[in-house]
Amino acid sequence: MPELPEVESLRRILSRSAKGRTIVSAQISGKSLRRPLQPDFCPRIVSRKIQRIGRRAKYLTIELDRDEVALVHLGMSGSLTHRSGAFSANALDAHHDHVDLALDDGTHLVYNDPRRFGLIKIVSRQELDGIGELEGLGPEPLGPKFDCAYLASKARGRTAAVKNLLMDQRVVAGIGNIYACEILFRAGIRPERPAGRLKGKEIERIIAATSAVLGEAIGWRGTTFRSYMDARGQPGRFAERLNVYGREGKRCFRCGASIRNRTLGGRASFYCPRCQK
DNA sequence: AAACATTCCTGCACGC
DNA sequence: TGCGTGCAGGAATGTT
Repeated sequence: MPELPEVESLRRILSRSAKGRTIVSAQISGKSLRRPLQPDFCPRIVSRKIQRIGRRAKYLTIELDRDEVALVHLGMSGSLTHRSGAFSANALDAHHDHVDLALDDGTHLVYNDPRRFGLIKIVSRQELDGIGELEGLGPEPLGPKFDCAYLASKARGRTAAVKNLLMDQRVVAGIGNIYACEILFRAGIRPERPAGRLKGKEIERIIAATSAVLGEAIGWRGTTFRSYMDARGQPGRFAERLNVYGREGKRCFRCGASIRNRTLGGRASFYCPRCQK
């Protein structure tokens, strides 16, 4: 599920519902995620107060008191839901629940991840930007540093497909497969075009398309393609507005041509053969 | 039953 | 030759 718009939607929802709460107890499944959970995870998070919820790329940062931060990445299939106590009386009762945080108002913040490619880690605020996960991430795609000059400098000399460049988290952080496809459709550029051979105007179109597509997707609370649900258990509604992703063989909404799918860097890449050059 | 929204690691080719 | 970099491919895993 989770690219930048989904994580940003999650951040906004949790900022309203979980901010200010104190974690009164924690239960874990004992299974390892991308890596094993820290041995001191539970004692370190219990009694902490949630002061603020932030986001960096696809990472959610749950800022706690005592200068601690819970870093959350949803991987491929993770979700973080805020459940009422009545709905989930017993901790870890659902399949693939891995972390259950009971809050002081009786609600639960539950991390669920069937494929376990995700990550939950507690770090001190000082080491947040220096630790491996966030270190080396490129600029935010909706921030001021992601502009034409920057993208052109990163594309220069590269022979790799432009779609792979957009998905390279060191170049720009937060764009995954769904939004890379949608951004390139909006920009009118084929995903397999070598990044280094894009013209200035095309770079400009990619920059403009990036903020348009991501901004719109956040407005619709992200995309539910298969199973993603937001913190309240609701799907993201941008799925209905996808122009190319998952639409192989269907008509392009703009020109009527049949949408194609070719594999690029091991990932499905959907595009309109007529609208994208 | 093949495909999959994620990251991470390996190995190969190339250039200085 | 040796090193760094860019790039492709595969692994991790459970669900649909």
